[in-house]
Order: sequence, then structure tokens, then C-alpha cells
Amino acid sequence: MGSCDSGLSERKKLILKAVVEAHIEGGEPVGSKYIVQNNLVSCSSATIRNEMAELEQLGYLEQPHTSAGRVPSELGYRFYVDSLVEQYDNTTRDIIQINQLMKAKISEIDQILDTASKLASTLTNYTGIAIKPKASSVTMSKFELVSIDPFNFAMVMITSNGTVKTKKVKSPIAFSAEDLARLSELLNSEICSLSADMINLPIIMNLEQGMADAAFLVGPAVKAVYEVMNELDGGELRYSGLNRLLEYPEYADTRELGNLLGTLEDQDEILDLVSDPKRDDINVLIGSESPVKVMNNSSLVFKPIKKNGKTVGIIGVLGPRRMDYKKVLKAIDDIGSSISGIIDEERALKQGNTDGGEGNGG
Amino acid sequence: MGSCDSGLSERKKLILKAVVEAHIEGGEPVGSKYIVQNNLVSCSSATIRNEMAELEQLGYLEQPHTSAGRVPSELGYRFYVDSLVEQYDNTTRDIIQINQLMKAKISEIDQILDTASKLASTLTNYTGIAIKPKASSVTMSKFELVSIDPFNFAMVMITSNGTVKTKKVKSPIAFSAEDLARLSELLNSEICSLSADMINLPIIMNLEQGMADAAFLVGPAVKAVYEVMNELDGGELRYSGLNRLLEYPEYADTRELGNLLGTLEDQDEILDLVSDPKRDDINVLIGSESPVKVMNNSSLVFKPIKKNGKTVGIIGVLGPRRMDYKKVLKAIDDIGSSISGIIDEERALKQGNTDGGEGNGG
DNA sequence: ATTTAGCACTTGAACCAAAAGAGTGCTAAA
DNA sequence: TTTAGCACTCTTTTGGTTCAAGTGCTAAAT
Repeated sequence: MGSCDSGLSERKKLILKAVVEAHIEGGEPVGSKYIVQNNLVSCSSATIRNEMAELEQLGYLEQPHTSAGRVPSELGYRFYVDSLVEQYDNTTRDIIQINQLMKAKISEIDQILDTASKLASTLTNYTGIAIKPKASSVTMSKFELVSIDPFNFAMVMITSNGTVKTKKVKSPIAFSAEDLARLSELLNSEICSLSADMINLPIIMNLEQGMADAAFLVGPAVKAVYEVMNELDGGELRYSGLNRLLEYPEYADTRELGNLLGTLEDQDEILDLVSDPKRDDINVLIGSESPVKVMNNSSLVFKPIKKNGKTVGIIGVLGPRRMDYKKVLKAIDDIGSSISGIIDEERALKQGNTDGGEGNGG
Repeated sequence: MGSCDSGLSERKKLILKAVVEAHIEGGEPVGSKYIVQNNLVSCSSATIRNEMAELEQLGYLEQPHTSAGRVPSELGYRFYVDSLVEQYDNTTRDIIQINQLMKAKISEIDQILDTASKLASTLTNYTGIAIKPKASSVTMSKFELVSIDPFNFAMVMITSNGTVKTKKVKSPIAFSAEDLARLSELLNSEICSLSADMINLPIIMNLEQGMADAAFLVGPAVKAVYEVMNELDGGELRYSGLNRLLEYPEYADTRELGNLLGTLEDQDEILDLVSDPKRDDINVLIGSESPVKVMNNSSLVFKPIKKNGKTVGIIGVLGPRRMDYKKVLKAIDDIGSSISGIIDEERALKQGNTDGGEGNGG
């Protein structure tokens, strides 16, 4: 294609590509030295410098300041991407098949909690959280594996209660597309409709046997399944309005926020934390009162949602330790009461309960 | 109540409360000078200093360093919160009524896009986005107003297509609970099932007349309704995996991220941006190629989802300008194709199409 | 004609010391 | 018991100096 030529010599293209990819990789400006040291182009640094100067003049590279390396300009990225797209258009695409997974129904209680969480966030201007009731003995009903690169793939799982979970899995050894397909087949045939405690050694060994020389994939995969099952077993945490926390200087350091988010993702800790409320009513955990270390500068206000005197969910607000407790307490209390009303109403409507226990798994 | 006493003198309580509230308000350590200047306690700064020193010894306050003001300790917050809760327990709680709103069904396409967005985020380690197809002529089917404080309330709205939207509204003048109730009644009776262009001046004047001396609420409320309708009219944007962006130094400055998020919330801009794709296939907007200023350091890769040759949704990935385009392009392309397959399959199932379109989009 | 080596130059980052500013603790007077 | 005043402490800001990285250019080598 002539348009792809752009009048750039092959070497310039090579250098441009090297700069773009090195910058994508590392995020820092790329110097001429780096390129020769990594054998990305075979000539001296001086030559690279000359070429880079020209590439800059042509608009493909930029210099943050005189004594820094080069960074791709927008045009540079554009050139890189266009050439990628071109090369990509001619490639056979391996299309992900995720039919059923995408169409999984979200349960009603999920929706209620989700809305509650959003409302809590809007009312208080902090992050709203909602915790789904325990759904004991979850099983998997479908697996789909998606390759990311030769060492990573994503597991998309649909569970018996209709939740879709995505998990990234890292393989110790590079795997092939065939390996992944085989693993998918095996998981779907062997693991589906098994609860967590039914996945025992014989089953794992069976899987490993089935995978033959790609048995190394079984361990990480099973671990991911376990994790998801346990997460769901212990309930599920959703949050909304994360961005509101960015307003507060407490979270100006991104690491602080990152840690907190990490903790939220790692739901176990939070779940442990709220699963044993001291008060039946509204609870306030201030800073390190919570056993979760990373929350030392944050507070959590939450309230269990009761149904027949049994906790079926939790809603709350997460924010800086110096949150406006007055506002938050009121909001959570109101929303909590409102939801309880809804749930009770639902119960009245369903009327199908025999022993007063819960009737649905989600 | 003896437990509330804690052996603190009334003045100490007053000072503690002042410090807590000032710190909640401002986020900075509170000095003795500040307290007297704002007339929070009526004595000299020296006295306050003495009291604060004692409060610190008692564990209610802390000093970040010698020459800083005081900050509430966890015990301080705890004391404050406990007294709040106590006072709160005796108050009549105004419970929010949001029955139907909470139970609104999320449409299937929403769920598909949501899952797609999550998957995109997992696969690429950036933020996934999904844009819902335009739903022209949305109407509102229910309003619920929730008071935040005398100057702010939240509007929770359920729309004809089943989406629940929450919006915070600021009133120019303080309003009462009765005002809000009346407004809610009026909105539900007058605005429901009207499309955006049917809300005209007579209707607004009618509302204002109905609100009588609280007519000042009508303007902001109608504006919020308008906004929601326009947002939904133009589609809806969802994102997931925001936290992944925190890993990248590009977003180390929280403001950068905050701006970006603000832009995402302000969906119009992004919607404009993607609603006119240059390619039918995969699109890449690099930095300031997008007309959205705030995205100068970010890139957006997206792909329209087609059905009968018509765009019914968009999925994509948002990340730093130096994103791994190779990975992202592949992921988006694959997911997009997959979704197209699903949608087509659905169409095949529904069979409601009169003008037989082409076979498949994938 | 092109590539390479060498060197002077530029410039942000890191570091340090001094000055400024804020708020306290303490003492002595009211 | 409260208040005024002042010395003291500790962070923040400022300014200047050094350091290291990477360049551009010139002259030599291929």
C-alpha cells in the first residue's frame, strides 16, 4: 500500500516501531542508547540519534525536553496503529464465543442492591457499596476461556445463580490455542454443576490427565474457579461512584486509592468485616477499627438488610475517615429501611414460602 | 445517659465537636485560632489550646506534628459518631420510598454490553467501556425524590426503557419536606410518559403554579429530567475496571483521572465522539485526535456493534495514550465480533423482522 | 555518502540549606 | 480560671548547586 509508505525508510520505520513499543512497555522516554542496547536496530547510537532527530522533524516523535529521550507523538502512534491495523486486517481473527455468558440474567436482588448502592453514592458523595446475600453452594454452569497472550488467559464463568465472573489466569508455561480449547472442554464437562467442596484431588488429577502435556494449566484454572466460588459463596460486593472519592485529598495519592480498590476487589476481607455486625442496625467502622489494614484512613458505614430477622444483604458507604457521618448515617439508614420494605413486600407477593426460609437462590 | 458522658466537660465536648466538624469540612488540621475565629466556642485561643492539649492526652485528638493543628483521632470520631447515633435514634427517620424504582428490570442488551465491557477490561487491563444503543423518545415512568439537605435532593427516575437514573439537584432556596413531596406528586402526574420535546413552557408553568411558593424547585428539577432524557436519548455509557488505570503512572495524578472520569460521566462528549465513527470496523482515537480536551493523554479504541448494518451499540477500551494497541485491537475486535454474533442469534430467535436483512455481521 | 566516535551542551531531577509560616506550650499577669 | 505574649518546633517553600541522562554536532572512519 502506498499510503503506508509515508516516505519513511525501512530503518526509520524500525526505529519508530522500537520507540513506540519500548514506550508502551516502559512508559518512559526512549533514548538512542536503549535501542541499540536491546538490539532493536543494528547500528550505533549516533545513527539512531540522527534518525530520531529526523523522525522528530517529520512529526513522528517528540522530546519532552532537550535532554530526554523520545516519546511517540500522536502521529507516531497513528502510524504504528495504522500499520498494525493493516497487518491485522489480513489475519484470521479468533473470535471469542461467549454466547450464553453474555446473556446471563442478573438476579432481582442484584439489581436492587446495585441501585441502592448508586443511590447511596449519589446522596452522600462517597462510594456506595452493596453486598449480596450469601448464596451457599454455588456451582458453575458454563466456562469460556479467552486467550490474552501465550502466558495469560481470561476465564469467563457463569454461575448457577446467574452471575458472570471474569478472572485473569496466568500460566507458568506458554500454552497454545489448542491447549486452551481442550481445557475449556474439560472444565465444561468435568467441573460444571460441582460445588466447591466437590472439586477434589481425583477430579483435578482427571483434568490433568485429560490435558496431557498441558497439565500445567489445570492448577491455575482450578484455583481461579475456587476463588470465584468462594467469593460468591461468601456473598458478592458491588460498589459504585468510585470516582467521587477522587475529590478528597485523602485519596490524592493514587496508591492509597489503588490499595483500597484492591481490597474491595479482594472481597473476602470486606465480607469478613461486615459479616459480623456489632449492631443489628447501622454500623460505623472508623479507620483501623476495621481489621483491614489498608482502610486505616477510611471509614465504612453499613447496615444489614433483614428479612424475617435474617440478614440477606448489606448496603453501605465507604469514604475517607473524616466523612460526613451525619449525612451518611441518615442516608444509609433511610435506604436500608426502604430496601427492607421492598424485600418484605416481595416476600408478601411471592407467598410461596412454606417454612419461612428463603425461597430463591437468586 | 452516663455512657455518653465519658467524663468530658461540656466545653471539651463542644471543642471536640468543633474540631471534628471543621476537619470533616476542610480536611486540614484544625488550630485553636480557627475555632475562636469561627465563634464555635466562646473563649480565647489559649484556653482552647489548653483544652485541646487535654483532649489529646485523653486520646480524642491527634497532632500530625508539633506545629500543626489537631485532627480527630479514631476515638474522637467514635465519640462524635456515637453521640450522633444516640441523637439519631430518637429522631423520626424519613424513609425513602423507592419501591418500583429498585425493581426496574435491566434490559438484556444492557447486560450484554456490561459483560462485554468487563471482559474487555479484563483482557486488556485498561478500562472497558460499552455504549448502549440510542433509545429515541424515552419517557419517564416514575419519579422519586430524596432529600439530601435543605438545599439538595436526589431525583431517582425510572425511564420507559427500564433504566434507573439518579441525579443530584441543587435548589437555590431551602425547601421543606412538603415541598419535595408536592414536587414528586406533580412530576409523577404531569411529566410521566412525556418525551423530552413534549415538555414545553405551558407544562412547566403548570408545574410552577402547582408548586406555588416553592416554584423555585421546578426549574432545577425539569433541567435534571431534561438532562437524563438527553443522556438516554443519545445512548448510555458504562465503564468497568476503572481501577486498572490506577496502575499506570499517566494517571498517578488523581486530578488527571478525575477529569477523565468527569468526562465519562458527562457522557455527551464521549457519545458525540464515538457516534460518528470513521471506520465501520475498529476505530482508534489517539490523544487529541478526539475532540475531548481532557483526553489528550488517553486513547480510545472502540468498535460499533452492527445489526442489519445499523449500529446498535459500541464497545471499547479506554487507557493511556501509550496503551498496548496490539493487544487492545485484538481484544476489541474479538469481543465485538462475538457480540455481533450474539445479537444476530437473538434476532434469528425473535424472527420479528419484516424486511429480511443480511445473514450475519461476524 | 554513510556511519561512527567523541565531546560540549542542555535540562530535569535530586539534594541541601536557609527562610517563612503556622500553631503550639508555657509562663506570667489579669 | 482565663488570657496575652513569646519562644519553640516542625513543615513547607524557596533558591541554588550538583548530577545524570541524552542530545546535537563535528570530525574521523568506512
